[in-house]
Amino acid sequence: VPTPPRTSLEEIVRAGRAILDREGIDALTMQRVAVSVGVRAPSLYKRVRDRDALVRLIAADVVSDLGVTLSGAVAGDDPLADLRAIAHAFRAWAHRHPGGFELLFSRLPDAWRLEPDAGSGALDALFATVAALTGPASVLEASRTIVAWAAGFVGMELAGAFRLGGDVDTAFAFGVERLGVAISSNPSAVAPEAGPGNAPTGYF
Amino acid sequence: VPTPPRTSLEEIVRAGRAILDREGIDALTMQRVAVSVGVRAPSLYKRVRDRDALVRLIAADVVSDLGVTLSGAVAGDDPLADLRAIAHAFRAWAHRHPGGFELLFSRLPDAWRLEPDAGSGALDALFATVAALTGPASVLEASRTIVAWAAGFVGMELAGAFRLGGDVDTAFAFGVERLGVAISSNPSAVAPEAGPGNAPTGYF
DNA sequence: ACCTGAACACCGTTCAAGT
DNA sequence: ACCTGAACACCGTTCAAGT
Repeated sequence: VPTPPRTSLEEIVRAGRAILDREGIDALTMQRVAVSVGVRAPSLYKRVRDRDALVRLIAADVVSDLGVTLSGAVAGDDPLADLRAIAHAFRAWAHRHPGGFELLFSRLPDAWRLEPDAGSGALDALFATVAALTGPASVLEASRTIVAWAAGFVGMELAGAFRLGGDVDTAFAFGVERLGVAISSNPSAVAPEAGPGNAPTGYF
Repeated sequence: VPTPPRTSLEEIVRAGRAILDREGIDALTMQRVAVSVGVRAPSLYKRVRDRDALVRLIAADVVSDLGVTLSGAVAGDDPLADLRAIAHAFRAWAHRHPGGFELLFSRLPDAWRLEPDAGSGALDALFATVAALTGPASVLEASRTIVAWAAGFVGMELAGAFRLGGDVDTAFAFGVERLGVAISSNPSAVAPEAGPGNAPTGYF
């Protein structure tokens, strides 16, 4: 006797995302998700291969959320201002979604290996901005420098690693300013020729 | 009837460290450690409060190892060269000890909250070098920028996050060079007055 | 077709019982 | 004094049995 479905993949991912946001990645268990959608853990395996697959689905959701946030942060006229805006938007997003940040940047199973489409575009805003600052020759290197710094900074911050006093906001602002200049081929250049279309897309 | 001890705290920490190095942080379980020292899991609780406490002891061991590596990397005459040396030594150390890196930089329970003495000095070499480059005014901000970048870069690298091609070594070298200049108060300055003794000690 | 309880192999942790 | 098996509350995962 066929039985009507009592839940769906979408609902499962949504529930997982909610648990991640509210209680952190360690609370994101199959049993917890199952109860949250009103079903028992074994039933989840009808919709999802295993926990890692579910976590990756949630990560794809999170990364697209991050992408929207970052591209919403750029104005487009002043690349140095855009870099600042992206960096601060990234940090603010991470503070709002510590679980999502931890998942994407230090707990993703087989980390960062989302389906190509999933991450595509999440960092386009950054690539375009970096391209405008640094010129086409070293976009990749410069982008990696920026992302590494931002991810490292926020990761340490969220982990409570900055314990020597001083103002963490100041240190972050210091970083953006110095890095902005550091990756600029010509620090005083404005409106360079490289546009979003030339930037690499997806991942880092 | 009193029984002679069959293991010791030192042996337990040593065994844990070995498991961490060889099999990664997820393999570092109480049962695994217990078997490795020839005892059952419950016996470990005679020497260690719980798993987190054991992990912290191992982390202290790892961080001191990192400290030795980093201070061994500096020559002391040219701060910019020292920065390069420290950065590359850090990265090489992480490649040799991915488990240790992951533990220190993204999995430490109540992260980075080692006993003050444990982390003390691990980054002294870096603080001294940064102080020499950047002057006393922004040592803390500059150090945080460097450490965040290095930790973020290596973390992404070990997680397999650099998937857009390009040479990762090149991106790392690019980062050190640009950051070295970026945090310098006077890019061409040599032999500044700030010495190791003035640098903050411990943590980041 | 979908869902479930029971089972299995793991965790960390406690504790009474053994020496 | 130290070590242990058994137990408890959790994991993820499989699968036969139920509807």
